[in-house]
Amino acid sequence: MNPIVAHLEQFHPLTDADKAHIAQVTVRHDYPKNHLLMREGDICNYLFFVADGLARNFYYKDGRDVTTWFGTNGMFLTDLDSLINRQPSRFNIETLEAAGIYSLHYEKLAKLFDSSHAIERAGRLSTLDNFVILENRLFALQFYTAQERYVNFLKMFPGLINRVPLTHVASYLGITLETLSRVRANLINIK
Amino acid sequence: MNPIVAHLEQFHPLTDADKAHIAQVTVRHDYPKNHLLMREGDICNYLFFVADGLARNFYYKDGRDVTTWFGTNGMFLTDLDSLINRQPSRFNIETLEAAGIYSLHYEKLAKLFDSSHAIERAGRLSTLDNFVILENRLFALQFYTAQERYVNFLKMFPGLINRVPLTHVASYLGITLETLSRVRANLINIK
DNA sequence: CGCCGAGTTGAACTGAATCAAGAAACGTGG
DNA sequence: CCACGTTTCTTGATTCAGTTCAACTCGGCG
Repeated sequence: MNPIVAHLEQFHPLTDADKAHIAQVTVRHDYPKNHLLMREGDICNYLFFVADGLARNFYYKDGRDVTTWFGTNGMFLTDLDSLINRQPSRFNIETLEAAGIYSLHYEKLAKLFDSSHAIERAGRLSTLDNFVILENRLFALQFYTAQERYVNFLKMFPGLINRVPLTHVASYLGITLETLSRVRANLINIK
Repeated sequence: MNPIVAHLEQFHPLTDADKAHIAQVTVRHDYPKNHLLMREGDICNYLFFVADGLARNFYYKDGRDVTTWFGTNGMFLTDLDSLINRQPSRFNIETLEAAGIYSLHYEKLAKLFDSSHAIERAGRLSTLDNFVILENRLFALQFYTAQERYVNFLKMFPGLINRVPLTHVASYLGITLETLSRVRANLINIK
C-alpha cells in the first residue's frame, strides 16, 4: 500500500480510483545518507514524504547550519512557501540516514487536487493538522525554557535523539550545542 | 459583497451558487470594544472573520495576559485545534475595538466544504496561506532579536501599533513591555 | 597510534527579564 | 473643564538564562 495514501486516509476516506491515482503520480526513491534533495535558492518542485529513514530541513544563518524540521516516518517535507508561491527556497533538504522518500511533483499535485474532491478534502485536513503542530511549536518556542523545549522534543520525536547529532537538535530547538549539553546533564542529575 | 466570499475568491474562483451558499451561512455581528467572543476552556464552535475593527487571541500564562494573534481586516480568528479536534480551547478571543465580525459555525463550515469542491479548494489554499505566515513567524521568533521582531511586526501589521496597547504587542512578540519600550526608544535614537 | 569530529565543561559576557519607581495620557464624575 | 484615579508607558538597577569562546574528553576510524 502506498504510504501517502495510507497517510491521507487517516484524514478522509478515498475511493479506489483516488488511491490508484495517487499511487500513480508518486515516485519512491531510495537515497543514501547525507543526500541533498533540495538546495537553498532553488524553486521547490516537490512535496516529499518520508516513508522510512530520516531527513531534515535546514539552512545557513550567518554561515551556521540551522535545522528547522526533521522528517521521519509518515511526515511531509518541503518548503511550502517555495512550492506554492513559486519563489526561491530558503531551505535545504537532506537525508540524515539512508531513506525511502516519495516525491510528488507540484504540477501532478495540482492535478491530483483537480481530479477529486475527496483528495482535496484529505489535503486540506492534512494541512490543518500540520498547522496545529506548527502552532504548538510556536507556542513552545515563545513561552518555554530551553529545558522544557528539549523535553517536548523528546516526546514529539521519540527515539530520534539517538539517531541525530546533538548539534542539529540544538539548532532545531533554537539553542546552542553547549546549552543543550548542559540541559541534558542537568536532567540526568535530576533523575 | 460578503467579505468572506471576497477573501476566498483571492485563492480560487467560486460559482454564484457557492457565493450564495457562503453568504447564507455566515452571520455578521457588531460588537463593542472589549467584548469577549470566546472563553478559554470552551470548545470553539466558530470560525470568526474580522470585517472591520480589531480583535485578538490571548490567554493567561501564570496569571499574565499573553496575546497570541491580532485579527484585523480580512483575517480569520479562531482556535483551530479546538475547532477541528473538538477539545477545550486554550485561548480567549476578544475585540480591542468596536468590530464587525462574521461568524461561521463549524457544522455549517463542514457542510459548506461538502457542498462544493471549489470551496474546499479555496479553504485549503487559505489554510496554506496561513501556514506560511505562521512559518515565517516561527522563523522570526527563533532567529531574530527583539528589535528585529518589532520592526517585522510594524511591516506585518501596518498602523496597528497606534491602535493597540504596547503590552499586547510586547506579549505577542514574546518580550516584556519594558523591553519593547527600550527597543522603541533605541529605534528613535537611530533615526 | 594519532587524528578528527562530536560532545562536555568552565569562565566571562550579554540580551532580555524582573523588580521598582515615576511620568504621561486617559476617562469619568463633579 | 478641571481634579483625581487608573491605566499605559518609560527609565533605572539588578538578576538570570543562554551565548560565546576556549580548553578538554572520548570514541571511532584510517
